[in-house]
Amino acid sequence: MEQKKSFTIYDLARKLNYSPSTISRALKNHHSISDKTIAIVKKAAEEEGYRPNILAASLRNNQSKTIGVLVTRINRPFISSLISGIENAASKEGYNILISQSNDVYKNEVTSAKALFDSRVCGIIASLGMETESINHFKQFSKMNIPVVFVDRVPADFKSYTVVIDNYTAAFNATTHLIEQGCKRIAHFAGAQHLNVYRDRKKGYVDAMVKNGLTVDDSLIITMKSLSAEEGEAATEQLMQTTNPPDGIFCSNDTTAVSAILTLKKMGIKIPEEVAVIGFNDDPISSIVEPALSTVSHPAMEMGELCTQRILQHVLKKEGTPKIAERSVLDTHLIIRASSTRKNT
Amino acid sequence: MEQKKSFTIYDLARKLNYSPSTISRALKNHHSISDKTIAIVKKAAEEEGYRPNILAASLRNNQSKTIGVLVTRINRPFISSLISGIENAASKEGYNILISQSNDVYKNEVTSAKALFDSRVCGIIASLGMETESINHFKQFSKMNIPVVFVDRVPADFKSYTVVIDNYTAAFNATTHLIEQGCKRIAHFAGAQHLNVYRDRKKGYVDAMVKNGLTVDDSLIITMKSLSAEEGEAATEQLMQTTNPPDGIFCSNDTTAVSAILTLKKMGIKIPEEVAVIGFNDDPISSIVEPALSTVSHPAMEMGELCTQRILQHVLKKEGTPKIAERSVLDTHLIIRASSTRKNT
DNA sequence: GCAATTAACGCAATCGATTGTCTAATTTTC
DNA sequence: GAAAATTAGACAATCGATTGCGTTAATTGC
Repeated sequence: MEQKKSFTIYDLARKLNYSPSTISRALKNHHSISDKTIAIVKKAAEEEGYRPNILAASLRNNQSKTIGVLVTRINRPFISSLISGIENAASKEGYNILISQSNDVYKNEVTSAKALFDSRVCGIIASLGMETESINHFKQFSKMNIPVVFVDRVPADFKSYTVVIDNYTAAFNATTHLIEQGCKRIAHFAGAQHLNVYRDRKKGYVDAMVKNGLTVDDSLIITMKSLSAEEGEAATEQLMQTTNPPDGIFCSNDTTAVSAILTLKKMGIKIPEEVAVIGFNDDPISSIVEPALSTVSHPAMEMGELCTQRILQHVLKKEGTPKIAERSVLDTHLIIRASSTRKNT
Repeated sequence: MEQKKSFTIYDLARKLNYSPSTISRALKNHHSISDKTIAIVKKAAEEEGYRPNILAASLRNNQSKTIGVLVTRINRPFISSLISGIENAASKEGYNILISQSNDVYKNEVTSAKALFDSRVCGIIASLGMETESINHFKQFSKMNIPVVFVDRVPADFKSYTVVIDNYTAAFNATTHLIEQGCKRIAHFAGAQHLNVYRDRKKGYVDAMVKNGLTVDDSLIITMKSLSAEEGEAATEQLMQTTNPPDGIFCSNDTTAVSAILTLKKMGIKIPEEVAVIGFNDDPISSIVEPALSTVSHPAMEMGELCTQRILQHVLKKEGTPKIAERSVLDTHLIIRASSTRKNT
């Protein structure tokens, strides 16, 4: 079924006996068009239900008011809140967002990046996938001076805007908190180490241990591929069946942390008395699980809004230095709940 | 900062001494272009990093390969999974998705609909906001023969595709389940009654009660504005403080159901022995709360995929009857967990 | 061997909005 | 009152890809 042809400024021009250029200018209150004409044109436009064709305008202006968003999975708490923030800030300024998800598959990420590029987005906001190690697929944007904002999972060496949290400090604080609660043998559920977020969290954990004079036992550091509930369960079981099990676990996300709690309970192990647990993200489930999970809050919405601001800043900047390497680090804070609060401290 | 001008088929034409039309045709393997030329063109396109300008193509073809998605809030489990499904099915066919959220504000919904229309989406998938009663803002799409798919929260009287679940039956079954578990006085947390989903859920509840010879006590039906956790808590407290409190609650969503569970526990009321609870949606929190929440599963991803299929079906249909009123009803099923499983039955 | 096909490609219009430049009419200036 | 300045709007090119139609050259048919 083909779409019907739409009512254009040419139709309006013919109807009102003006030239298309006058119509175009009248609709945007150009100073060289008289108030009377502007009124006539707008009235007719309204009556005829005229709607501008963004495609035509974008083509002509060589820039769309569309921001591309490339994420791993839309239906994850952090990501969906991030997108929500992006959208709120964008729509407020009359920008649209085009979304693509990679499902954590590298090939999809490359394809999506191409698709977004072809759609001539005015900027792109991306969070890298688990498999992503090369980021050549983002160079096409930079080459065209299209701003790239990496958020959360960011590459190490790419000239772009970045919006992140201080994973190192957050992890350091989370681990320190466990130590303060009396934990001596703390395990860590780590994520893929080529990703900054998981690398930094591990580093924060290790440094907090060292700084507090605790031994970093490599057998207590379980590196997981996708930090899924299944992996969390398996790791917990494995750890607790050793002769010298941990008395605390710092998990790189809430999914594995909740999974650890459920598994520990199933094994009859008391939380936080025998094993204290802390997660990362503050997903909705973290406050529902029992005992409630201590975790690190992510200002997901604000991060999204900031990403959009970075894009708009760049796009709207008429002149000035093309400063394209701004790094924004947002605050996190520890949310201490029952899973790490020992009664005896 | 302006974007650099891109490499076009004209540049390619100049470089290879062909006409732009030949380049265009070669790139899509048109039969009237020799294999040799096609090879030359494609090789050069690859080397020069040529990327098609979707805007130009869409303008010329008077149809974009972009699907508009209009929802209330992106960061809600059901919605984000729905979008994920939409995106997966769309990207598989080379379509993009443009997303807009209304935050449940009617005015935003109208504005977003306009924006999506102006972007010349080839179809639109929408789930209505809490405030939405008039749906005139969708008529512009129908007028242009742009397919509209309403999903989940759908209007009663609009000629469009709809993708829904059978809320009535699901609610009927959920309520019947509570009755089978021995509940006699079942309360219902209802949502805004101008929305089909909540109206049907209430109707299913009422009919199940009646069919089983139980009294429908209006004081046990609490209608909420947004079915938030706060409303759930308040309603639960209110209900349980009456002289004749309910022994079961069927909630229109999981948020209020989990809230009810937490509140009941705080009040020292045993679940499910004293009050059995069942929710709706199967959000992640429902399986984490204790006791685990019985609920109704929503095939969110599949619904999204189906929405996309409806759009594509319509768009790709060259001829044939413009059958624009297909209704798809997807299966739900009861997930029975501890919150409604009485030991003594 | 010559007309009729077919193959391979170019020309130019088109999609709808934008904008630099130009023209005509009106007003201002002194 | 004539030149200068301003106002109001028209013309036409442009963005990049697509496509109906036309053209040339090569091939086929009999």
